[in-house]
Amino acid sequence: MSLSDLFGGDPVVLGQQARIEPTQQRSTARLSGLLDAAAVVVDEVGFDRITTAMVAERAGASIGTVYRYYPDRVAVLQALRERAVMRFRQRVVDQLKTSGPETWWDAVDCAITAFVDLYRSEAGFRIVHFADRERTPVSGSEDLQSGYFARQLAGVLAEEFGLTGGADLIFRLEVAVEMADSILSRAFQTTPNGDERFIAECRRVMHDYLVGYYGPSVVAV
Amino acid sequence: MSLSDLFGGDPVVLGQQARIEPTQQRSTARLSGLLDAAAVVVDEVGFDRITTAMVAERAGASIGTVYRYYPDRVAVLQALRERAVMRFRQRVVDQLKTSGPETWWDAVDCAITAFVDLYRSEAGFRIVHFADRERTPVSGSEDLQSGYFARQLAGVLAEEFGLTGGADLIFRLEVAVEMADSILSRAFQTTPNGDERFIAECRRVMHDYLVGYYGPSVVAV
DNA sequence: ACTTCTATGATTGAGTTCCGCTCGGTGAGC
DNA sequence: GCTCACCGAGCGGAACTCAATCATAGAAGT
Repeated sequence: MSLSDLFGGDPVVLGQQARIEPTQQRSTARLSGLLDAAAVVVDEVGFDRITTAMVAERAGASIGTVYRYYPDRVAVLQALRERAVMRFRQRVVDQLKTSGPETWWDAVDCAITAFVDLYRSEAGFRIVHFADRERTPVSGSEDLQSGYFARQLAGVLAEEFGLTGGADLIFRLEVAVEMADSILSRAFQTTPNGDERFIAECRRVMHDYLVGYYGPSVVAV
Repeated sequence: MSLSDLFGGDPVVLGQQARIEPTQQRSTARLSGLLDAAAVVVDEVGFDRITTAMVAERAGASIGTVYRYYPDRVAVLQALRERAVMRFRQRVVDQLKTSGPETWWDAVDCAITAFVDLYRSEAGFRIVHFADRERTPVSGSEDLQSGYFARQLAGVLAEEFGLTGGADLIFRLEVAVEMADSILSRAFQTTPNGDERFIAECRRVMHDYLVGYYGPSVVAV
C-alpha cells in the first residue's frame, strides 16, 4: 500500500462539485482560474460576503461561466475547499516521500508542517477549517471530513510504522485532527503568518496526546 | 473577586449587536423572541439558508421589526451567538456555585458539562462553534472570543485554587478552550445528543493537558 | 387616584435595491 | 458545421428601507 494510494490516487482532481466535466483544454484552466479567484475573494471579503459576481469578475469571466461549472454559490466554496484539502494531502505525501520519516511522529509532524505552510502560502486556505461546520454534508464528499483523513493517516501509520489499534487508532487520530485543526486555525486568526506559540503548542499537544497511546520509540518498518 | 464578577456581571445582556437599545417593556421580549426564532430556524435550515423573512415570521413579527434591531442578517446570527455564549457562562457560574468544586479539575469539568448540556437543550447552540471562524471580528465583541473566556477562567482558577502562571495560564487555557470546543462540536456533528465517546475523550484530553502543567492535587483555598 | 393627552418608541409591509441564477444567442475549438 | 465554451441581459427572490400607523409611558390636568 503506497502513500499516494492512501491519500487518494488522483492528486489534484478538480471539478468534482462541478456541473459538467470539462472536455476542452481551456476549460480546465477556467475552472482552476475560477477557484483561484474565489480563494482571493474569500481572503478579501470573507465567506458570507462573497458573491458569484465578484468571483466572475476577478477571474475575468462572466457570471454565466461560473454557473456553467458550479450549480450554486456554495458549490464554488465546496470546490475550493475540496481543492485545498487535495493540495494539503498531496503536500503531505510529497514531504513524506522526500523527508523519509523514521518514526510515526516524524510523519505526524510532517502533516502539521504541511498544513502551516499551506495556510501561509495558499490563498483562501482558511476555508479548510470553515466548511465542515455547515450541515448538509453533500453525498459523495465524505472523504473531505476529518474522519476520512484520519482513516487514511491511520493506514499510513499502521503500514509504515506498525502502529496497531484499528478502529481505536482511527478514532484517536480523528480527535487529533480536530484538535490540530482548531489550534492551528487559532494561530492564524489574528496573525497572518501564524502565531508561532500556538503552532509550537499544537505540536506539543499532538505529540503528548499520541505518545500517551503509542509510545515514542516506534520507528519505520 | 466573585464568580459572577469574573464571568461578566450582567448575566444575560441582549442587544449588544442591536441598532438601538430597547426602552419599552415589550421590545426586550421582541428581541429575545427574535433570537428564539432565529435559533429554531438555524436548527431547521442551517446557517446559509436562514432568511430574515423566516426569522420574522417565526417570531410573529414583520420584516421591518427585524431590521429595527439588527443592521443586517449576519448581525442576527452574531447576536444569537452572543446570547448563547452568555448563557453558557451563566450556566458555568451557576453550576460552580451549587456544586462547590474542590479542585481546579472539578471546575473545568463543570464547564465541559455545562457546554454539553446546552448543546443538548438549547436550540441553535451549534452557532457558538460556528461564528468565530468568520473574519470581521466586530469591535466591542472581543469578549466573545475564546481568549476572553480563557482570561476569565484563568482568574477563577487562580483565585479559587491558587493556580499560578499569569499569561502562561491564560495561553494554555485558550488552547484548552479551542480543543474542547472542536472536540465537543465534533461529538454533536452526527449524533444529536452528542457522541459519548468524543465527550469522554474531550474530558480526558483536557485533564491530561492541564494536569501536565498544574498537577492533580490542587484543591480549593 | 384617575383620566386624558402627547411625545416618542415600536411596528408594519409595500417598495427598492441587490444578488443568485437562467437561458437564448454568439464565438471558439475540433 | 457541429459541439463545447462563453457571454450578459433579464428574472425571481431575498435583503433591506422608510413613511405611515399603532402602542406605551409618563406628564398634565381634574
